[in-house]
Amino acid sequence: MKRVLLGMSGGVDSSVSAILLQKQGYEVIGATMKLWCGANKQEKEKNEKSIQDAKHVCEKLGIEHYVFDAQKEFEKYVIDDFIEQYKNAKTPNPCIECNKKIKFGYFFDKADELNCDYIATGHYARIEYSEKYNQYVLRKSSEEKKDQSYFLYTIPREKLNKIIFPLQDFTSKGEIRKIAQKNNLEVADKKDSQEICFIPDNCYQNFLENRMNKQKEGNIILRNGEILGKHKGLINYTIGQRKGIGISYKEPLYVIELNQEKNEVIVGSESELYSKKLFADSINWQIELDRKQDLKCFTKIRYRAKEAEAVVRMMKNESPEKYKNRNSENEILQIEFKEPQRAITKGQSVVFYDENGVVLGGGKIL
RNA sequence: UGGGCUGUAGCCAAGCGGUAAGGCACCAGACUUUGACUCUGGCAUGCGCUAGUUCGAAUCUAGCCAGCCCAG
Repeated sequence: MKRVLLGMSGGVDSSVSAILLQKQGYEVIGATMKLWCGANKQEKEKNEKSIQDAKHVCEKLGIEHYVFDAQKEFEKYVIDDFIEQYKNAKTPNPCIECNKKIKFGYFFDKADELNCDYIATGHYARIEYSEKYNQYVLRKSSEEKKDQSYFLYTIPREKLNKIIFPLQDFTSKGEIRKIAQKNNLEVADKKDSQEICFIPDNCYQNFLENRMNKQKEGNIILRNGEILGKHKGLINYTIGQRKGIGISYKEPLYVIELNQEKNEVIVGSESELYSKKLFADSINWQIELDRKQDLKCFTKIRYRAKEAEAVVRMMKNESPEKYKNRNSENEILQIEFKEPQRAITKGQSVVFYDENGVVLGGGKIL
């Protein structure tokens, strides 16, 4: 019997995943990762409750349940990176980092230790063998609204055949809740999670201020240099942001650029947000491709964005000046869109898909 | 002191005799395994003050007050 280590958050999706894996005849081992202890008593209790929820589901199903303390790793790879990115006037996506290092990094190591053949999670995405690419591929979920493939592009391609997403054939979250109800799981009606998991009050600014030097005020200016007001520190702003700028103008103002050297926030009208080109590094390819050729594909520049047609080009010998002096291993791509994209933001990820929703790869926007 | 201009919500601002646009901010929701964006709803019985003209005044008139500019 094949052994599967299932990551269980204590939520509906991962709980139902346990049931489905059992039905499919796997030997299932449940595991919950302790990632973040919580900043106060309330949060601590909530985290503790999630672990207990997962444990109860395992008891009910008669499977083993482990708790892995990954707080150190989480701090080092996810939280520190999060802070570092903001220090550089970028806008990170911690879930991407967490998937890369923790859920499909650290967790894989644990699976090896426990002699498991596979790992599984409750993510909304598909993994299947592709004749076209002659390998296992990651593909968009059938439940398009919940699709999370965007967050998973960092999974190394050689690991794809060791991952199971038990929810991959479902086309609606409702069905999954029904299964939970039928099986009398207490977590059947638990709310979907959202927001950054280590910032439950959804105020990342407070979190950063507690862990960084005091933010320096600076000017908020228009493209033409006209000073409109003061900002409260660059960490409070991201490209495309409209709210919280605090300036009155004849039309809505959006953040169009953060200038770290001059400590300036540059604002402008909505039309100034659109751009046709971006550069990306930290690339992970999930499909082996001839990279000398331009790649026509569909791209997403943020979670919940509609994918856009684009051409991806290698930049190895023609990198713009400011991107030189890099490790030669660290390839840089140029992505050119057919239609201008709104609010391309440094630090966010760009993910490439083919016409069938197969993830080809992705990288971080420079 | 004389001449000119301005005074509308916390801020910016439209209106120019027919019963207070819009933007920012704020509040409440929706959406959301990142940050943003987006969407819905709320937000001036009142237009510097006082009197007057009028069926009707933020809009016209007079006086007063405040701020700004120019002149001396």
